Amino acid sequence: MRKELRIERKNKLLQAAAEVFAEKGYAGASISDVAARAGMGKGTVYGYFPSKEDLFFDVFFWYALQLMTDIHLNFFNGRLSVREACLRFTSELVERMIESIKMYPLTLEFWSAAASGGLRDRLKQAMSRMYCDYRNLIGSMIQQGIETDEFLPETDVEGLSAGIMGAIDALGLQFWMDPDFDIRGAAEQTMAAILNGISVHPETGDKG
Amino acid sequence: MRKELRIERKNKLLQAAAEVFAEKGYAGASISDVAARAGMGKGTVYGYFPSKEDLFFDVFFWYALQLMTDIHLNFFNGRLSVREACLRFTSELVERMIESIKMYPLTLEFWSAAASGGLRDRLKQAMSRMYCDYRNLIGSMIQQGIETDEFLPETDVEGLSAGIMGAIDALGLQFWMDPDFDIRGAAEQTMAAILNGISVHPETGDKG
Amino acid sequence: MRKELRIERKNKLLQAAAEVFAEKGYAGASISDVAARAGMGKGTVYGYFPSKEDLFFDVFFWYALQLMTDIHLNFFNGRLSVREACLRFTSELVERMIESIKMYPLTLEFWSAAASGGLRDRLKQAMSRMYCDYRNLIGSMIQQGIETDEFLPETDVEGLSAGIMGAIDALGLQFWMDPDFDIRGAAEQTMAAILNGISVHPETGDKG
Amino acid sequence: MRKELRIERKNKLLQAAAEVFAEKGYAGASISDVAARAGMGKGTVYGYFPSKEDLFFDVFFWYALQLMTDIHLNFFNGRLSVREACLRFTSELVERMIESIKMYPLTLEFWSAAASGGLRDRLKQAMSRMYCDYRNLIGSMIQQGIETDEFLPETDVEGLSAGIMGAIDALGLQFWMDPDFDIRGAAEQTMAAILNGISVHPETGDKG
DNA sequence: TATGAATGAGGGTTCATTCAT
DNA sequence: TATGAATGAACCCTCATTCAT
Repeated sequence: MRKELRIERKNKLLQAAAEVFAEKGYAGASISDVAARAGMGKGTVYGYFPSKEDLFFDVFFWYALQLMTDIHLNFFNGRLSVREACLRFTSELVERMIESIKMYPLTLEFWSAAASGGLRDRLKQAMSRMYCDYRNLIGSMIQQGIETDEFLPETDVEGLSAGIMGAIDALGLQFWMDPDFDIRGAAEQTMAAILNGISVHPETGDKG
Repeated sequence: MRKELRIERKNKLLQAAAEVFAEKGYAGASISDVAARAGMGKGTVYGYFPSKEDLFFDVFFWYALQLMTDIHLNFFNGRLSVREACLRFTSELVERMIESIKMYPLTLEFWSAAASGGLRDRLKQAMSRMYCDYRNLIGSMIQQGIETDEFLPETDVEGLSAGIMGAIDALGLQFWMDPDFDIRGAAEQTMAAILNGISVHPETGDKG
Repeated sequence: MRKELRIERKNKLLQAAAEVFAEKGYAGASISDVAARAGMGKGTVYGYFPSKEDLFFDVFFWYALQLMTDIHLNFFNGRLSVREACLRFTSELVERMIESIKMYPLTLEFWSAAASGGLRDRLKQAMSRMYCDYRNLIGSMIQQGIETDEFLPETDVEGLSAGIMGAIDALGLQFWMDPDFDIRGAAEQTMAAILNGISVHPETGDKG
Repeated sequence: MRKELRIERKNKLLQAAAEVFAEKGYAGASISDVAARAGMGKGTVYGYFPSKEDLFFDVFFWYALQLMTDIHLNFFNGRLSVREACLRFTSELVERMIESIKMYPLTLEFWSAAASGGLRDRLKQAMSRMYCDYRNLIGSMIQQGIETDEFLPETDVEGLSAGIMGAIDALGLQFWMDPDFDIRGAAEQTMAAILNGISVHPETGDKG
């Protein structure tokens, strides 16, 4: 069927574009680069995406969806205490970051593109929503912890979700800048502190 | 020519460049734009900076120095408990972010430029160092807390510093994306949770 | 794309470039000028030549090859005494110069470019070789004259070839500077003197 | 006296300009380069020459005058046979070329500038006159040879002068291109052939 | 539909020239 | 008068986009 081939080629282009944008940045990447990486002709790209900007925008959604799907697929299939679930979740995010640290620059490009240029508004809004989704993911877990009396009732779900999400995100940045940075340890310790801070019965610090 | 005048003009250019780069991004900003913003001729810029890249790089240091100086000037002049000092410090950072949120895109540009392009290595290294400095700032406070028995002795100073620094940073990002985001609350709550988590005598959650 | 069309357009560009460089000089000619002269867009030029320097370099070879080909085609097809062959040859060169005197400035540009700038070494070497080829052309004729006992056996083939080649070349320069300059006469007389000077049986001066 | 200082500085500028133009070519040389080489400020140049073009034009005359003066000073002070005088003269020219081969590119720049650009007409005319002067120098010697019955009466003075002058000139070019080129031998042999060719009593070829 | 040659707008950079000191 | 900072015109080159094949 025609449709399938078209979708396949579109995905190939998105993958190629994601890689090239990650390596060279949005401005530094040319449509030629992307087409070549995808093994197609330059003009063909325009049969799938109306402009470089649109391609980049679509890469954002394609990439964000991949991440989210991975997380859902890999994570929500166990029965754990809320505390453990939180740790599992953040640790999952961190592992994903480590795996795909080569693609981290792509995220930086998204942010940069959300700050200026023709995609600014569209991208800013989309990223804002994406961040919300992640915050809500964490938020719902914290909320659950409150409801099960694991966490203190006065806990500020929204604020803390944002803080946790932000910490994980920014640890990725630091890991990207310095591969020697102990991202696993930092994430674990930060989460442990936070969870202790909001737990009704904090764990003892000694990990043995 | 008077040395002062040269310095004055150089600063004017740095200021103008910072603004233009923040508004249009590195790629979208032209030297003409910067020169016009500074009220000078295009060629004049090249009397102060050898290239657009160098200008951008210098803007980074100039901007980073400003931030650091501000923080040092505004912060280190009181006698507080370590816990309060930490809160004061992060709150200070947050206020600074709110004040200069218009310039937040500049930071995104720095990151993006550290990811690819001719400045990559130089910038990546410089940003890594800058992050280290900030982490050490927080780290030294936590260390002090441990030594004064305010914080648990088993606290992982390095990891937590990174987590705190990252959280604050990323909260800025969320605030920039969404001006309605309660960055002050999120920062405060996150810090409160963390500090509680590592405190020998956690505060009660009720703030009244 | 058809190979022929590409070659055709490349030749059109070389022709246009040769003309523009001849008229405005290398530094004074812009790629825009060349493109316009060839009836193409500015960017198209870069599809055929990677840079202005390379274009100029290729023009040199293209032009030199044209000259050499013309000479071979037009000259080597008769049975003449060596003396007459020499005269025919130089006269041929002179006629060619007169015909294409409008392009003489191009040669001056080649020399100038061989003296400084990014093409210096490449061009200097290439021109040196080209001069050698021409000298050898004349040299082989003189050598033949020696072998047929038309010319004195002690004749210095190398030195004389260079002298003859140089004289013809420089007469072109004088003709270019002053269109009233009798280049045919000067070439003929100079050659006559030289050939007489090395002939075993010099001709009488009166040509009637 | 003021006037002398001014003249001194002007000469220093001319010397510096000649060197820089020889090294970098007209287009490649900047006024800054010249000023720096002369140990002056950039603006000062404009106190002596109204424009870069004028400076270059003046360099031409200054340089041409130097050459001509040298030749007059060094040459016209002996009593020789016309034949010997001719050989002395050309050998003198050749020695001068060898001495100052480093400056040969300057001549190429003059030619190139005479071919196009704002100086074209002025320079072309000036160079044409200069060539005439040299031709007349040789021409007067040949004429003298005719009058003293050393040379054949039917000799074409004008044409031959041009040929000789051109040959010497072009041998310089070949020597510049290839330092291994035996310019002395080539000049000597070429002149010997020519002089034999027009002599009433040609010398025997064997030089012993 | 796939291709890549053609296009020209756009921008970083150089440098001759001016002018305030 | 000497200086060099300031200026902006000019140009090489890139690359997103179009379109004929």
